[in-house]
Amino acid sequence: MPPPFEVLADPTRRLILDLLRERPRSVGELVDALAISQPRVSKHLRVLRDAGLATSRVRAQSRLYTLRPEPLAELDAWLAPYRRLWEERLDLLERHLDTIPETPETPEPPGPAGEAAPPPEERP
Amino acid sequence: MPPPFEVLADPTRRLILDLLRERPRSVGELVDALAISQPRVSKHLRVLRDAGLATSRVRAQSRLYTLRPEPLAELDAWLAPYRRLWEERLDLLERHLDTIPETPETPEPPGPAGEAAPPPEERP
DNA sequence: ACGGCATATAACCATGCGGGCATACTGAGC
DNA sequence: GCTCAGTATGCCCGCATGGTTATATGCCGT
Repeated sequence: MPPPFEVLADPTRRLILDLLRERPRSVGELVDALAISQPRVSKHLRVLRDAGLATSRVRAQSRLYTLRPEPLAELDAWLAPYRRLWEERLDLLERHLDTIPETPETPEPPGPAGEAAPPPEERP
Repeated sequence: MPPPFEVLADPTRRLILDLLRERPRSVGELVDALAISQPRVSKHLRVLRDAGLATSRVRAQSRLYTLRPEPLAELDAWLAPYRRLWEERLDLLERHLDTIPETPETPEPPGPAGEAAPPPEERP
């Protein structure tokens, strides 16, 4: 019921989903793999179940959690119209890397290495 | 700098992005379109700028905010390995719609209305 | 220089969320 | 039945976050 956006906001939950993507896992396995407390894992699993992103089955004395990827389609649908945009822009960027664009006022370009002079902030 | 997942967790910010996707807008336009307070919009725009999802340019006395979709690629990349999964499953589902699926233990937490037969709860 | 519009920020408040600890529950085996 | 492994939940805390109101800042026209 809660939209998948909120669920994915937590990095731990993304990790859990990544683990469940490989294969179904029990709570204990997740606890070991993530090296975090068991209640913490259980709580995140609750959120994932409520969001329809995971289901649980009773296996022996433990519970097997399985990924249910369908709700992610909603995220994908939202993302779809944006995909073309950044793809186009990456094309353009590659096409003329030498052209120095005007510097918009917004600081922090995604330059991972090219951090040199902090642009004058609006009001420090 | 903050990962786009957290930024997209807020529905208002998703709306703002959707509006900016059509065309660049000033703060005032966003305020009118969303019918929310101006400081609220400004705060969300700050978050979007910090995440690299929007840039601002000074136009006359107002500011033009423009979408910068590149950071969304990270989200898309995370989503990619899941896409195949739900697509496959939708295929299978369509293929035999008549087969009644087994009811896993996972219940419907807040089943308010359209719930017909409550599946066997863990502890009836 | 001044007034006013457009926007950003500060201060403050309320709520929600993630995490830890302790505890209750469930199911299997004895 | 009891016990134990495995898991879920309750309670509490700290903190980040979103919202509001009031105010500061910036830019333009006069």
